[in-house]
Amino acid sequence: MANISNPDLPSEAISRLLALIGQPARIQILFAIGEQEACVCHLEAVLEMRQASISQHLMVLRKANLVTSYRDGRNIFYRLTQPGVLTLLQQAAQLVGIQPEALRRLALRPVEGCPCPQCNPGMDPQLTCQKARSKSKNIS
Amino acid sequence: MANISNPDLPSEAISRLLALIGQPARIQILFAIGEQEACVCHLEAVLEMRQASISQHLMVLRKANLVTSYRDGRNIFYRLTQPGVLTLLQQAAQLVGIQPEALRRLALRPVEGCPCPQCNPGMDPQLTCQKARSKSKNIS
DNA sequence: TGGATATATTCGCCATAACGAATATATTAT
DNA sequence: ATAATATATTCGTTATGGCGAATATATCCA
Repeated sequence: MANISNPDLPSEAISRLLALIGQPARIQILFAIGEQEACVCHLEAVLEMRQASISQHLMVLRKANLVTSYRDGRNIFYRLTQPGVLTLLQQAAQLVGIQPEALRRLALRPVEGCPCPQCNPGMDPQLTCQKARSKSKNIS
Repeated sequence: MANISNPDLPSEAISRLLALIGQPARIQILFAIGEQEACVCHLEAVLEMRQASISQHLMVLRKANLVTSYRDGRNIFYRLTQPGVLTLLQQAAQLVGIQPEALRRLALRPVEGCPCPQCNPGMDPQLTCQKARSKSKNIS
């Protein structure tokens, strides 16, 4: 997976970029982190895909320098490296006749059922991004 | 190859468009016909690919409604259905750091060695789009 | 330190699509 | 009508990439 800014033929460089993001899961990811960075746990809630699949897509995007990540505790947050990618996607969406509102839904927060910190402002950070945490301790 | 404007998930519709044009030959074709329509013979000169391959790509683009064609004599001319596709490609080019001049070269005419009518204004239309026409008749 | 959890990575399978070769179709010239 | 030519289509092979399963790594908590 060559880096996007390889100095070869223009058509090949453009091709790599488009082929890279020309996939439903990646497009959803890019929209989801486009306006605001997101942790993987948020992407799981949005994409409704298995975590491993999402990480695979993130790896591809990362190696292509389209996204960068940083760790915060157990969570890893992703954001766009070049915001222009979002513009590109928006224009593609317009070309295929997608309504702007439908696009906004892809970036909207909070996402219901998402346990990530950004979708749950004010929640104890210790409790975010936890799937089906056992509450047995509080039961007795 | 589903039509681009299928009413399914936004990310899938966008994906189809991007995957469709995310290929060097198609990108070259779209740039070549972006500003001005072109016949297949011109595309052969520009892409330096075999005719059958070019026609295959054209067929894909046609079925996706990205280009339309009309016949003029023996030649068939192609043009963009939605000019916005060109804008999309230009923006993608900018994202990968391609200089505008390099882009312009992809649409520039005349192309040297191209026998198409547009690359040879004033030439007898009967003689355009003819590869290695036998001149044996004139030899004796 | 050990266990739980969030995320990453590797591997093998499978489908899709690009490509080359061959051939078909439509138009013009003789 | 026949030949020549511009373009289209079909077919079979092959390669690329996405996906599921399994596993690894890193961090936090007790």
